[in-house]
Amino acid sequence: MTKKITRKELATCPDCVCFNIRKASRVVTQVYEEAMSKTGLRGTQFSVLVVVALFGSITITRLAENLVMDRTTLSRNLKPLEKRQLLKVIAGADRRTRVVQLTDSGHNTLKAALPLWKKTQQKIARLMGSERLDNLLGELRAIEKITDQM
Amino acid sequence: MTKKITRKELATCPDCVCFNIRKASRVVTQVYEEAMSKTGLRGTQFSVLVVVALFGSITITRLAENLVMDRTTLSRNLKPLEKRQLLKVIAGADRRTRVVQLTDSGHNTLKAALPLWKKTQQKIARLMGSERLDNLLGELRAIEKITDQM
DNA sequence: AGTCATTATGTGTATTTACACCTATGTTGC
DNA sequence: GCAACATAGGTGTAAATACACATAATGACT
Repeated sequence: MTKKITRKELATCPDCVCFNIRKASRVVTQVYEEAMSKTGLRGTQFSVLVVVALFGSITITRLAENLVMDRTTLSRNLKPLEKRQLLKVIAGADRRTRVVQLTDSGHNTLKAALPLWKKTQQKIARLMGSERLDNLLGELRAIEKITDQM
Repeated sequence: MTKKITRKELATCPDCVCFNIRKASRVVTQVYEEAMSKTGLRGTQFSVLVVVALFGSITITRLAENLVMDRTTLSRNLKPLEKRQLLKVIAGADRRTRVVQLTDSGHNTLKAALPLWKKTQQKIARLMGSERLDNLLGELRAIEKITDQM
């Protein structure tokens, strides 16, 4: 064993950005998923459906870019949504590409999830204060931007 | 298909707290893991080792509480750390409980990871500004607290 | 001592995450 | 036309996440 780690060396670790953002991510995710449980949609799945709805038709790589998600991660996230037939992945113009589209069922499920999502979002805004929440969202985007430079 | 989802209904979705916090969580995690890659520690693993180091000896349930992590999630997160022999899980006083402790190797690995972690944390503080970062951490804790009331 | 609730933990299952690596297709420059 | 590069996507592997459910041990109450 090397020299013992002092308490002082560990003192600042609870302020770890990675730890705290992951921790907050876990609890927030649970709140949203609980709220949307009626639809069976997970938080990530809701986000995917929203972006697909916004684009109408979008390739996997573009969708991943818009979600700031690894392409292979997204590919796998599409699987349960395809299985539930909430969206379909069909051949694109280019023989390399595959495009994602909502099915009617996906459209209906998203439609049902939207008010549940909104209610949750608004409740958080009310409890935290709209300005503070806007500030938080801004800071989250700021830290995303900063990580580009690292 | 139910009535078409309007663009207006989707307009506020990109401000979803769940989406944005998960997104930020992904990019931040990648930065920390890249920085600590030499040690082979993932972000979560680093956090686990830190808390175990702080407690010296701690049961799985207490550890999960301190990490604000589902107990079963933590149980599974311990597996790769046990496999690498960075920590050991041994029988506790109570025959139900099992206590987690760092091994010498875990101690050394954590010792090696600490400066890498600190450098990353400080770089973010420098790029973002210490006050803004402190503010962000405070707001993350605030939103955690709020979700308790939901 | 025996019942019953509480506490501590593990397992099955499914999703989310991402790196390394691979194949197929399209594009560009000669 | 073809070689070299760029683009789009999939697979193997491993970790992180959490719910539902199961088991075992302890504590409390009669």
